[in-house]
Amino acid sequence: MATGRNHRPATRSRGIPEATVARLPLYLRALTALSERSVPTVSSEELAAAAGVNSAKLRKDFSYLGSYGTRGVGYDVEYLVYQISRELGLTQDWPVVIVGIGNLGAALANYGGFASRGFRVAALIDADPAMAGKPVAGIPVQHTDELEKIIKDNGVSIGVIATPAGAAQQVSERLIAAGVTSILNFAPTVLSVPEGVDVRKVDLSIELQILAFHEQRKAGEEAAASGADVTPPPLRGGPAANRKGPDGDVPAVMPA
Amino acid sequence: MATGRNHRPATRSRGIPEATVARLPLYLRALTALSERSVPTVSSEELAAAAGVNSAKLRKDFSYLGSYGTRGVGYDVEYLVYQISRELGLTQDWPVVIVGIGNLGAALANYGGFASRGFRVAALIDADPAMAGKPVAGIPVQHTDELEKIIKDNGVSIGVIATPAGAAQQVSERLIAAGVTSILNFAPTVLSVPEGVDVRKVDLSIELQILAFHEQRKAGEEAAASGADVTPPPLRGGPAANRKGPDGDVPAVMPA
DNA sequence: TCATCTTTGTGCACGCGTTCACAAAGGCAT
DNA sequence: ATGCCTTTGTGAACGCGTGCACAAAGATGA
Repeated sequence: MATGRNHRPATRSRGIPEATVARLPLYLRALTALSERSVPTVSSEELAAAAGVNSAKLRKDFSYLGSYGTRGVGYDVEYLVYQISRELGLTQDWPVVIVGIGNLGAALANYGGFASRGFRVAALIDADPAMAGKPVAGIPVQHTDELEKIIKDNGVSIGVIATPAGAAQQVSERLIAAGVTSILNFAPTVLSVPEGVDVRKVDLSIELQILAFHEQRKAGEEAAASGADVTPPPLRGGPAANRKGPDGDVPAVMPA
Repeated sequence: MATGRNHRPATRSRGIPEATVARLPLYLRALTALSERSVPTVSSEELAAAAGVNSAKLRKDFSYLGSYGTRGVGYDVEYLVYQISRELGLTQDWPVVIVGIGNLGAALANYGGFASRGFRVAALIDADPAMAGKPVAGIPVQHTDELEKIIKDNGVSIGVIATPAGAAQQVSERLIAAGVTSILNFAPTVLSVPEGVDVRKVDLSIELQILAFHEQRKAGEEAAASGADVTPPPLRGGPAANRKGPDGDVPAVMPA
């Protein structure tokens, strides 16, 4: 069963922990900013502050890449930019396709951060025939029928899914069958993919719900001693009685 | 120093681990789908498969909420939907504002997943005077000058930042000063916020770079015994010599 | 009522990630 | 050349998250 296996597919290969990999882009961004200001070197303390992490963590992260710093001085900005770029595979060009050119897909196509770091939008794909040929962000949208051909012709290995939830699984299967092995999924669904395929998901709704949880907790804490039923009484007072019944008493909270 | 402190602000308060909180929306989504199909109960195994997680993990997650299952039977779908909704704070209405109505902001405003789960777009805010009054997703865009008033009048505590990177920090400060305590940041910057404010970030560029790393590793593994210089020779052969020089030999890889 | 069968809830062990704290390393001034 | 001062690199401890494996609980049927 390869049900919804997310990242953590194989960290042990070259020794760099997954958590570290996830922070490298952060460091790279901070370093690039320093590079543009022609700053020659940074200390772990300064760079950590810029990246919003602990300096010890940063040093340990870098230690996985090798000993690239100079004691008493810090890190050479240009050199580190190069090393991290190489480690992340950003010294080569990554053609990506975006599937689903709705509001979100169009926004992604227009996103500048794409082209800047080695990623190139090779094609935009949509199931709506009316979209076909219409240019978005300067790139003509192609129909889903062309998907396999596009992937193969361009050697695409990274796909971005920005379709409605209902189409995401099927799209992912077609992408994978055509040769894609990494997927960035914006659709609110759990994708089921075979082993060896990496999936990362970006889910607005989930992020908001997590924020809501903390927000509620904050509100509950400051109104601690008030009459509000924060942390309400057990509620399921009896055994397992009332909830097996006609459950008409359970507030039907969720709209959809 | 409150530099870029991300989540993990206070997990210990009510005992629910952060990792569990992050999965609750996933369970909720799967449960809602079951509810719509009028499925009365699910086993941890079934639900775990639908949510793409391990069943033991799911049971442990639920155990933090209380004992809501029935041994030998499973979990009551409706009841669980209610409990998780309540735990996440979704039984109340959360007004949110979106700042920065470019391509992405507009896409977010149009995103249906917003309204469905207790979140309501209270206002759209943009710095461009030309945008003011123009309706996006049926909601008229308001100018940044109104930001503070909007936050206070609507009791907004959650803000979404979809501005360019350069404006994000300042926008976050204004949001926070006006009363916002949770921020979802789409701008590619590290936000510096005071203690007590939660920030979650969604960063397309970072996700792609992480995928690129794994993609590169895959490519390197399968071309293991070939002549390609994957895992290239140490490269910094000498001591710290060449990288302190005029560094003209370091390929200037990063464009911007 | 009692036996059987299913599924939960969780004790336990393990591994990853984070942080502390410090010795080693190197630059720099005298 | 030598000693001081800064900053890295990392050993070690700790805590969180995960997954196994099983006992307890309850439903179901005879």
